[in-house]
Amino acid sequence: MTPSLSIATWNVNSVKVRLPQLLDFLKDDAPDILLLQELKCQSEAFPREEIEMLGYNLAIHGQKTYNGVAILSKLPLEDISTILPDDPAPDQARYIEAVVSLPHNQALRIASVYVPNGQEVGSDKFDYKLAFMTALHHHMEALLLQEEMLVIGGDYNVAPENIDVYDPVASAGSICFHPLERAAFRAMLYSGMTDAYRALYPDTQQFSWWDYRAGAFQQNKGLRIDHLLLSPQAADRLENCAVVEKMRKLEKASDHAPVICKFSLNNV
DNA sequence: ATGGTTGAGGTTCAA
Repeated sequence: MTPSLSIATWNVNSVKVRLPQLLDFLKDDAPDILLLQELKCQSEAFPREEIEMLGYNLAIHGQKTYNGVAILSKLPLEDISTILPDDPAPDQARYIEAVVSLPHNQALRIASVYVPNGQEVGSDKFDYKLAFMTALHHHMEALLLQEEMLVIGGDYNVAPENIDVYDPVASAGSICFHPLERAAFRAMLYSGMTDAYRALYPDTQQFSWWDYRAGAFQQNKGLRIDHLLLSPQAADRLENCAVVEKMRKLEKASDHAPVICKFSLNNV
């Protein structure tokens, strides 16, 4: 059997409300590592026991009401950090990083990120979003120098290209598709990160988020804003990637579906 | 009137 490792990312929009679905996802799809965003609870209130029962180690960075990120991993987590250098608002829980030890003394660095939504183009929150993306980009560049397997997954709140939005004409210049946001995302790719889904499927339109309002999901009016970005060492081992759309179809669904990818660990 | 919906925590804000 070929050794492999699966990594998923999911903005759950409240881990408490989504707990039954989260447990089902962990049982059915069994990712080795799951990156969560929008916990919307403090770290102490995170439902640790139910998830640990399924064999996961946890790294949690929560806060009251908003934001909150976590890493769930079947392999032990080391060097856990919630510091994003030059984070414009470090009081907001939007970043967590850890190191996973793989067989044969190899290391995998993993991070869960929740990029600010930005609310409205030109607003203070939009400037904050761009500043956060710049900080994330610079941190990626620093981590890339380590030349290790690196996976930074999360809700980037940016649809990179026309194919990633349901109506590129109507969406032109609007939040999550503004040229400045797309340029900030592209800068991460130019630095050497690979967009896992798009690398495997250059011409497939596949969204990861659909608005709760106006029957957007039923009409497939969505955006692809949840991404797994890979260092070259990780990209070389990428085997497949998919959006788990069934989770968006459920009653009381998150507005985001998980994105999952699989890596070969042959000859690591 | 930017409508429409969800979640947290309240009688509104963020997404």
